[in-house]
Amino acid sequence: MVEIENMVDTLKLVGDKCRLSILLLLQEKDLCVCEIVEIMQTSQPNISQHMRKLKDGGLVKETKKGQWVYYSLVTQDKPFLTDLFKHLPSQKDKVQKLTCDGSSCCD
Amino acid sequence: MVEIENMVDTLKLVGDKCRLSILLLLQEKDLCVCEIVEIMQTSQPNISQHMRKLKDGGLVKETKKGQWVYYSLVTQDKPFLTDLFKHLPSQKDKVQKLTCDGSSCCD
DNA sequence: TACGTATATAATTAAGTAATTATATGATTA
DNA sequence: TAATCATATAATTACTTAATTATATACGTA
Repeated sequence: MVEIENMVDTLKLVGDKCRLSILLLLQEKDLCVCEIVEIMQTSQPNISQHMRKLKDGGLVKETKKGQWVYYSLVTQDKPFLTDLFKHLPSQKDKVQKLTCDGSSCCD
Repeated sequence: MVEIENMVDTLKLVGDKCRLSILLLLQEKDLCVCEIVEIMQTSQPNISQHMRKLKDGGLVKETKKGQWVYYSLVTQDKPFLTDLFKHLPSQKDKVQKLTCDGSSCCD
């Protein structure tokens, strides 16, 4: 059971197209900021601020690998989010199209 | 499967303490505006505007009975909402405490 | 028909939020 | 050590949204 206030806080975070998309992407694979920027087609500071909100809300965690920061989902404690994601389309194709995947950057 | 944009629109509606509470209340029982105002402890215009948003978003529908307007949940087409509500505490007690229930008003 | 009650709408205010631009930090490499 | 790359932070701007106040509509009843 979740308190209404806590649920609302999380829903506010997820009720944003950019952030919801990012969470779906992270379901497929941990991603670094530059990869998310590439997929989401927006500026780096914009993504950076969204990631901070998601981190503050406990929805993602970061892992530093050299100069890169990888983000991964933290949803064990929020099963209702996993339930929610099941109703949304897979973002696998977008992750696969990454030009920097396994080559020049983030590796 | 739900489009991200549609999901985001609904999550914005539900990501508000007042509106989420109202939806939970409506799970227990159809309610008229004055009952919702009594439970939510806020002004009638405030509730009225929230109800309009919920109606515009297709989350509730209204039924006029004399001078009263009853609202009821419309969630058949949004199973992810029902899933979500399962994680939240029942509001049965609040509906039962209504002073106007079955007596003076709304009946 | 006049009045009271339930609800809606409009206008305003205040607060919150997303995106941009500019700058800073911190790690890596030449 | 200087330059570069990845990311974060700060400041600003524009936009959106919740709540309030005041007013309107619509139904029911004396």
